Amino acid sequence: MLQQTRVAAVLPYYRRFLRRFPNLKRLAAASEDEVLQAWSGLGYYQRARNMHRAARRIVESGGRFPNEYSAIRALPGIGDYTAAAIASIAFGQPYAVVDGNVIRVLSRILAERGNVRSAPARTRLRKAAEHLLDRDRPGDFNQALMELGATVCLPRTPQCAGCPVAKWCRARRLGIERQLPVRRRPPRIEKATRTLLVVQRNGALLLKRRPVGGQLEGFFELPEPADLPGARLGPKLGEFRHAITRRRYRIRLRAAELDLLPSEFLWLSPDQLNAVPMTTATRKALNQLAGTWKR
DNA sequence: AACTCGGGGAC
DNA sequence: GTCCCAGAGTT
Repeated sequence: MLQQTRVAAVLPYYRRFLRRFPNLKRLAAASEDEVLQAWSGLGYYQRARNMHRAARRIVESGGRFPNEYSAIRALPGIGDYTAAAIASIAFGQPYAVVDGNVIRVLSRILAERGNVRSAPARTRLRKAAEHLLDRDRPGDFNQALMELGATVCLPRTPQCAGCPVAKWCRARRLGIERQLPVRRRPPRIEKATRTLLVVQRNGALLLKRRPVGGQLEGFFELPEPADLPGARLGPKLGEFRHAITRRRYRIRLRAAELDLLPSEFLWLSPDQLNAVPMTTATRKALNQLAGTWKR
């Protein structure tokens, strides 16, 4: 229940749930609907289904809750964190937990500046937790670390004045405790397909020029269909990828013909093309056309 | 490595 | 509104 859910939110559900399903056998005997009903309001309902499945699996195989990390970890809905929590708290085995609290506390104590969403930073934090773990009282140690994060080492306003380990905290010493942990979510990548038009005339190519006041001001580029409403589209001449910050374009090149001469465009000869600023997408296009486009 | 899955409390 | 919560499973 505590997976991604605050203790305070869980408590009433926890009490009700245990009253209704006091042991593994009763939970296993219940229908999934009953379990979901008791869970409804808590969210992440896959947790309930997994717990129910785990109970049934345990009961089918003897009814004894597994007491070894790898067997616990193999149960549905139990990942690294929960397996370590059960193994250490219930069975006194030396497995370090790494939850959101531990990530915050240790990233500050170590002044871990890497993105804690990344695998390398996660590995460093996990190794630190394993190193620090009190092997005689792993359950108490794990819970103490999580409790420190939940009550003192708070996300936005860490209460360093009342922190028992402040003197060992590197982030505190550096004055960056409020900047940690770094949880940078990479910007969402947007994918799109664009078409660039290749309009030729007497060995020259039709280009448009980017307007004043925008990005890439004054740069030249091939027109798009929207620029030339009257154009008749011809055969496809090529295709390539192009990336601009968080966008990933698939750019298709098509030949086109015009009846009316557009005013805001320019005909550029190959020599002239070499002498003007050009967007990278258009340069890639011209490189690709080099084989097919002869003056 | 990124996504999805819920709902709530703190700010 | 934004962040984050005692994460796990899937793609």
